[in-house]
Amino acid sequence: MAAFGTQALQRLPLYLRLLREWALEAREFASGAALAAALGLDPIVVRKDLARTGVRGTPRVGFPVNELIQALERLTGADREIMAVLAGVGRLGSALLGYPGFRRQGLRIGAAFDAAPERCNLILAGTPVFPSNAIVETVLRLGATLGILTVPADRAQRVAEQFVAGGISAIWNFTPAQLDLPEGILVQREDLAVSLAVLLHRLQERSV
Amino acid sequence: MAAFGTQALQRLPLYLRLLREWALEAREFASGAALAAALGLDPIVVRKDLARTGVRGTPRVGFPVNELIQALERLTGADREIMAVLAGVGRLGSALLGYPGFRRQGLRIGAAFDAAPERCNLILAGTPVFPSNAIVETVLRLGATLGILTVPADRAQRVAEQFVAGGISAIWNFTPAQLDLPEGILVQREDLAVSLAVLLHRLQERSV
DNA sequence: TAGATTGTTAATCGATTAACAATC
DNA sequence: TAGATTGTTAATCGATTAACAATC
Repeated sequence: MAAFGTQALQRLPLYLRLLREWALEAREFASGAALAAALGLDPIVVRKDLARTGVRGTPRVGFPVNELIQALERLTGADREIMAVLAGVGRLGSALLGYPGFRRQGLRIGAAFDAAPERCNLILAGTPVFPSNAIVETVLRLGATLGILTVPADRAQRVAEQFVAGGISAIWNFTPAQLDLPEGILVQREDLAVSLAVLLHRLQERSV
Repeated sequence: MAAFGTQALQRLPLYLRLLREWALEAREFASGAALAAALGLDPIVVRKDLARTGVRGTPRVGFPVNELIQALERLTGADREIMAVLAGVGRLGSALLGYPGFRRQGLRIGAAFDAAPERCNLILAGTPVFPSNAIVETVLRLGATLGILTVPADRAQRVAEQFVAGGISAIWNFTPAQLDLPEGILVQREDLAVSLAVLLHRLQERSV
């Protein structure tokens, strides 16, 4: 099993989601060609990706669905549970709390935080919401690994520092803020402005 | 000015956002090194990107901020207004309606739609919300180019088809649904499951 | 047997990285 | 002049694409 680059890695959850559906329909084998057709991808790319999972396929038959699912779950980290916390229970934050797909990927959001007192001490989508001054303590108590950042941009740095003080090792940053954190903290930016720029550029390209 | 690949393109909005801040501080010149340091990027990459904008820099001084901003606005499509509509005013949809950054990128959301009558005929963040059966007509009337899809996954295909019937040419798909649309419709997937998988994989990698 | 599919190797392409010359 | 920064060319790396052999 070889290493996956970022681009190949981004296709794995797509395979996984589709294969799980197929497993529910009791399909035992899936060919690379069938996956490619269903996802609108190039069959050669899919075959290459599947080969790199280490699962062996059978000519004329395809790959065993359950084995593929297991391999993909391992590769995407869905086979182990990650404890996360979320700060900022605004519209975006509560949308994320209510997103059911995360659970299937092994993400457990154990606590949320908000600066506004009226949003605290409730339970949203099964997750208790605490005031911001409880961040460090709660992160420590839960042993959380991942911090999800959906606060206003001007609070992002401060909250991120509290995450780190609580022992978090990765931050999923939904704010446009540029975080300045100690080495070794994994920060993944989730920036809608970036996605939109890519989309607009492509749109412009084709209208030329 | 050369072409930008997807990866380089994703850095342009980061430069643009920072340069706009610097412009407000009346900074006239920005060096690639300074941008790289502020954004945590490799200086070589930044220099290459800036060179490809076509703007000329001056050794020891840097690039003229205003010229860079103009070039980046053109490249990211922020210099022309795109008319968009949004379907699905749930938590995610209303979060997007309230996001102020889109406007600065040239995105104008002229109308929103929802299947629930109690969410219709209101105005959210300046955008009127109409019932779903008004999609085709409204898209036509506005001459909208882009459709933003934040409906539940099982409605995605149907709504996407209505977008297309109204004459939309690109869809920003926030649902996990696989859309089956005519050739020539640009579909950009915005899939949190994909981002999460990348994050979890990286997290796993380093803990090994 | 024939044909579809996997598996592997090579070729192409593009992006990143490195090195260095040019310039203010 | 010295030194920082841009601009350019070459080298490296990785991903995609293509071609074809192996296999059921």
